[in-house]
Amino acid sequence: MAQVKLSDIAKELNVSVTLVSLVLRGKAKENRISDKISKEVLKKAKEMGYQPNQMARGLRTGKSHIIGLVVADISNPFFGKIARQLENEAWDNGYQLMFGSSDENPEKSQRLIQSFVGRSVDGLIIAPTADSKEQIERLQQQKVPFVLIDRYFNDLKTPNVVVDNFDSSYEVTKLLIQKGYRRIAAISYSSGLQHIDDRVEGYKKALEDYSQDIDPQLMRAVTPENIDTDLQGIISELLSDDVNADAIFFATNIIGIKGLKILNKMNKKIPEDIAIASFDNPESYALFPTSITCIEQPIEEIGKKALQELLKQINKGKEKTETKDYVLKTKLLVGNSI
Amino acid sequence: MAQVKLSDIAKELNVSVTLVSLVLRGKAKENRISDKISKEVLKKAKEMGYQPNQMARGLRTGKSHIIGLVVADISNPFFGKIARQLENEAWDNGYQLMFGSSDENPEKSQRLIQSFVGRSVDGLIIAPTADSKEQIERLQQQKVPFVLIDRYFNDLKTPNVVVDNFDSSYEVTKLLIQKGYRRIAAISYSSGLQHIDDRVEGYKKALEDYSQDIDPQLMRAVTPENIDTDLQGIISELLSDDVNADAIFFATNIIGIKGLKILNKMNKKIPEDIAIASFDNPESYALFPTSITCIEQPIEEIGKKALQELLKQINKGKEKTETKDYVLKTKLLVGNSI
DNA sequence: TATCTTCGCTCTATCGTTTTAGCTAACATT
DNA sequence: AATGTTAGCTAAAACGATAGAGCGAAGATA
Repeated sequence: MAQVKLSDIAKELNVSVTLVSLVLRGKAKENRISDKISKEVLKKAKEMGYQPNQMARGLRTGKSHIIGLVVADISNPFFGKIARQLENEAWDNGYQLMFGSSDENPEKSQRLIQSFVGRSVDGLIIAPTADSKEQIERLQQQKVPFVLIDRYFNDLKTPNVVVDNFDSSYEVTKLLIQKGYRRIAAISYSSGLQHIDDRVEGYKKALEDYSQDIDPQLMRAVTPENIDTDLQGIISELLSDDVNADAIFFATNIIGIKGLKILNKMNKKIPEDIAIASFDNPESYALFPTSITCIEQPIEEIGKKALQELLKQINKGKEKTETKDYVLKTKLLVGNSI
Repeated sequence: MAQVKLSDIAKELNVSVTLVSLVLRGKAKENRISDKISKEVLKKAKEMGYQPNQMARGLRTGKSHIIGLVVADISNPFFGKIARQLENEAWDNGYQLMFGSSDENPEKSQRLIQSFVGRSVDGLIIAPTADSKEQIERLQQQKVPFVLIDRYFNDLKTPNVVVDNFDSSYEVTKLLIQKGYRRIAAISYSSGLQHIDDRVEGYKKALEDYSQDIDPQLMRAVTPENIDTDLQGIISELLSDDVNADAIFFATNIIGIKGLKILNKMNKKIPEDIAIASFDNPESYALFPTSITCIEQPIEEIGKKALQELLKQINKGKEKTETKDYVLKTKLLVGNSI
């Protein structure tokens, strides 16, 4: 059973396709279509189960009412939650989402973005990978509306919705110092991601400000690809008598979850054997016996703001859009892990 | 900068649009386009950064190369992981995904499905909610290719990719009995979802087969909407002297995670105070100090199979497709929680 | 009665592709 | 020299919607 189209309805009622189109789009009044015919059309359309063909409509109007979402990995709960928030907000505004996972790989990201552009998405929400600056610049040239989330490029003027990574890390590190920890380690990604670097910088700044030594042995990084193998070794080293860390700051949820898993397996007591703090507050942490001190991101707000900002851009059309930068505040949740 | 189109390339090279189209789709040889012109077209297209307009192409060919995914909630890690698997498999076959979350709400599910159909998706992967049987039947009438995952309707002949819910629950319950537990509770959803019912049935059958009483006080259910409030009360009751459960079987990952969270808060020792088993093996469980006995679903396989089956349907076109039913095996992971 | 408005609708072009059919020039065949 | 083939391309019609211009009849105005 083929989809019913405007012309099918028109034929049934012996009216023009245009009339049907106008009525169904609610433009009957302003085009002085009689109420009688209007009602008939509406009725018939419902009866026949008419669903507008969005490809045809999109081709004609140039709007797809689709938003493309590029994240590192949709199965990462952080991005999953953001996706969900975006979805809700988009749906309420008549949009739907397509998504793609970049795996922090710039080539993949590029393919995804260009594919979305080819599909004439009306806009993009992107959590950009490292080394994807050119892609974003190209997008700007192409005048495709987009908003960056979670990450950003500090030498690129783009609309971003991010959190105050530096300050948050600074605060949690400061707290650790105040609690008396003196060998505070940090484990981050060595991936060239600005927002991760910011987190590390915040950590370092706090150490400096409170006259702590910055020991390279304590500042460690894993690569996203080898995290599973890397992390085990790093944590062992940090806990060795040689390095002797008394606290670890995990710079992301993934690192945190995997890190805690490892500590669990090593039967380490927290905070007795080692204190823990983490960026992000994934649901998993609630299952850990000790409540984890963490920096909770306002995920709902990120999604909401990002979509609102994107819609603003989309609706402004060709007018110049001053690009707003949203730096949202995180929440420091102090648990028993420190 | 408007997107470059076929006619732009054609104009530049003084050839017809048809020729450009043929060349770019690799149909040059069979249409005996000269190598010389072919190369020129390819070069020019690259130079101008041509990206086919998928809406136009889709309108003409009737194929969108989009697959619609309807799940209960994309931010549920179970569905997030499935989504990811589907994405990979889809991408390798030239497809991309749109998604929508139904929140177990049939109206929302209906809106989503019809919206996807209106977008001319080439197929749908659906984790159907309760009371959505009519929607699925309608889909069948509309001859839209689709595959159901995770859930199914036992009186509807559809292509499904599910796990052996009954057997898995039976096995884990049997194991609990064999370990000596005599007051085994089960907490499930009261949502009319067949697969959840199957899990409960498996649990009951094991109790029967091993001559255990089936105590209604031990068979509890929460509603998806009120899970947070419901669960706390139910667990308290189960642990009361009155009911005196010695083991709890959580029927889903959501219930399990929230349940463990509550037990953590109540400072219950597992398995000393209460033994625990669960359907699903979310990553969170790894952070729980006691390894959880659980039924692990082959998520990768579900995604892969579902997409392959869908592609089969899509490619068969109008031919009759015998609908295969895939019932995948789960893995019983025995932990220290029992 | 002739002209002007308004009403209620229709005609036609268009969006960027793909697809079918066909056209022209060059060459081969008899 | 007339005819048939083939190579190499092009023209035109879709796909299903939207948008702008237009058109005939009825009522209003002079």
